[in-house]
Amino acid sequence: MSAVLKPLFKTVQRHAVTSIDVARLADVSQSAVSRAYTPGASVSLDTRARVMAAAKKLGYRPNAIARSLITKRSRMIGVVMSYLDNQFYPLVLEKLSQRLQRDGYHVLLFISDAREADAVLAEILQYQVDGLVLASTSVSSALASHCADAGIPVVLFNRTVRAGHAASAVVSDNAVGGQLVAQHLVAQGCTRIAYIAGTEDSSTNQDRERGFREGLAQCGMRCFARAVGNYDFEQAKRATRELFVGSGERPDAIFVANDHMAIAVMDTLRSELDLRVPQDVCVAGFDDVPQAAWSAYQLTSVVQPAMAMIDATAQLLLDQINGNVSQTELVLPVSLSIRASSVRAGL
Amino acid sequence: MSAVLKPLFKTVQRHAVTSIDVARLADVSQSAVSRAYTPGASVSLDTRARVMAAAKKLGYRPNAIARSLITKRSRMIGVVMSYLDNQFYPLVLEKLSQRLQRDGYHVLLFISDAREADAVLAEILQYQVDGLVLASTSVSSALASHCADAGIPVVLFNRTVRAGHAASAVVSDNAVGGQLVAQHLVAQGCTRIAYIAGTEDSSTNQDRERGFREGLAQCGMRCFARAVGNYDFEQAKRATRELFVGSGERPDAIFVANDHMAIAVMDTLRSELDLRVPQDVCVAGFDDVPQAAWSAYQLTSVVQPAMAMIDATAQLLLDQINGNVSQTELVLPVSLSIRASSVRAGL
DNA sequence: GTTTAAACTGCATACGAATGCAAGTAATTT
DNA sequence: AAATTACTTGCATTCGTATGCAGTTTAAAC
Repeated sequence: MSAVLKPLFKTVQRHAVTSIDVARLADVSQSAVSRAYTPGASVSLDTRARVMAAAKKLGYRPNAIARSLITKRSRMIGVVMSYLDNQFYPLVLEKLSQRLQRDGYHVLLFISDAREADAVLAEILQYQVDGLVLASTSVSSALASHCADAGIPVVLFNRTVRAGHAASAVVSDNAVGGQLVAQHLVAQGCTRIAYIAGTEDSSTNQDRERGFREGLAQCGMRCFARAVGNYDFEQAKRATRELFVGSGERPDAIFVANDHMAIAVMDTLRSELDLRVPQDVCVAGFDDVPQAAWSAYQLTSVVQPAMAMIDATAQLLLDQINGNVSQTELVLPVSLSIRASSVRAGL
Repeated sequence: MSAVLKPLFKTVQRHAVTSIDVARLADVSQSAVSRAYTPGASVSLDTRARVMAAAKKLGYRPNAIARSLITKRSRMIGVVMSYLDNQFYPLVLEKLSQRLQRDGYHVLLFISDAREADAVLAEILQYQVDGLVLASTSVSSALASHCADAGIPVVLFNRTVRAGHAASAVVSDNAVGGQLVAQHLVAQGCTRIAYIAGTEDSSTNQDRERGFREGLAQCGMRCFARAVGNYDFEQAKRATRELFVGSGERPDAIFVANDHMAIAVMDTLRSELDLRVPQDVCVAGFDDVPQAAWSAYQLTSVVQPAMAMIDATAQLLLDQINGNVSQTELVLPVSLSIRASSVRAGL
């Protein structure tokens, strides 16, 4: 009923229970307490039991900060991402975090756009993270290799590094993905195939576009038109309008550099331009995010092997941390998930 | 051309540059270096400049771990979430992270489902986080207040705590949200209004449903049918089928406990049950995630004031960390964003 | 020019846990 | 029973930075 008044203004920092307190209660040395918590250390079963009992009674938890200081391992992995509105990344973050937790590591998260990337990186380094995953397209290659040079393991996720810089990377086969789309759209009988690009200087965009153009070339075709969406929802809409403006010939298919934009494209085609997908325009995307499978879209998309990429990233990072391996660039295979957005009834 | 062979196997932990190295080079004491990096500390401009120059030359970065050990402030905030497939949460995470970064705090992320929540919390505490944001519905109330008792500031995000436990919380006015939906659907002329619930024991679900039922009652109506979706996409589909099974009277409107499920509901209505939205069935959701505005859905939804909630959460947390404030429960106002999914042509 | 205050600076210690080393105990061998 | 080995244990030190205290320099006041 009546709200209970809270005890008192609690300025008192809880006097943290330390290993010394536990040692005192268990009547052993501080070293013994430390060893009781160190797997494989030299402690008798009896001592360990006494320590654990005392620890439990006092509510003792080893201080990870103090431990890090002496072991020089924080068991934290810095993860840098740009924005989380493209659903691909939240899912990566979720799985990566879980994967690392399994190995006793935790994620220190940094959200940063291009402008502040360098400043953010400086902060990260202060935290003595054991490794770094860069999933943000905005971090400069130079920066990445700078970290690598500093001796901290870095894995680029879903992007590669410019030649001359050194860092490990895990990507899917973006070029083949683009190629698959090209072949598929051609097979559907599309003849005026356009491309909507992501961020121009990202490796994903470059590789996807290159593969796409190669695929078209193999079929004796060329890219019919091109616009830039910068991996952004609103810009993708604008790009779509651009492609369909004027009275000349219009595209009959669009390959969009990722699903996040592809959905914006479909929305625009249907509700603004009054075009049907796939009857009037075929659409294909990249990433195979969950939304691609939603029945309102049924978006054909290149499947990135997300789980495999995440596993590889974690493994590569842990290997580097444990000094087992040097830099590697891993390219994982993709496949095409064909859905209604690109399938012409006629076939 | 030919791949350059990497220097050598780099086992050598980079000999970290410490404040002592800088002190030596700048010909000052270690204390001076420390003070040079402490705003408001007692150092002359000259000394600070010399220190900074030396630091730059050596590539020195203060070690946040060591600092934390002595200051007893890690400047890390633990953030616990369940899954990131409901787009509401990634966005919260993104904004919250940015907001905290502004104040010099960083996010240590924990993804945990109900089963492992307690174990995860134990790990968090080892990291000496300065505060905790619990946005996961799966963390037990007892646990939350346990942390609060331990003296570490906790703010529950988008959920409240059972009576008897104590913790700060920031929520939107879920009950009013439910009520607004009820009133709106009734105003549209719907007479058989169903509810698809989220996780039964979550406060959000309970409040939304309560408000919804009250709203209906005020209009002299009752909830026509009910099914449970547990805030899950697939389960929401199943729940939808349940509501429309059999030959009896069917709902002509559904209030779904969040947008993530509401989209599954719309997909199921349209492509499986061959029903039109809103002509045959009106649908409304909660959260107003970006997807609600996608033209394929045009989903009417209760707008949670996400930015305000995040700001409040951060502010509350920082205040508590600085000992400025005690526990509070904040309820922020909601509004209804009415879109095509619930608007009957006739009106 | 002397006194008083203000601004700097370095010394020494503390934070909490991990670990090399030597001393101690128990188990095993000869 | 003496000698060798295998475990345990505590002592003392270390990680890198922050900070109270006392001493020193500089500036301001009289």
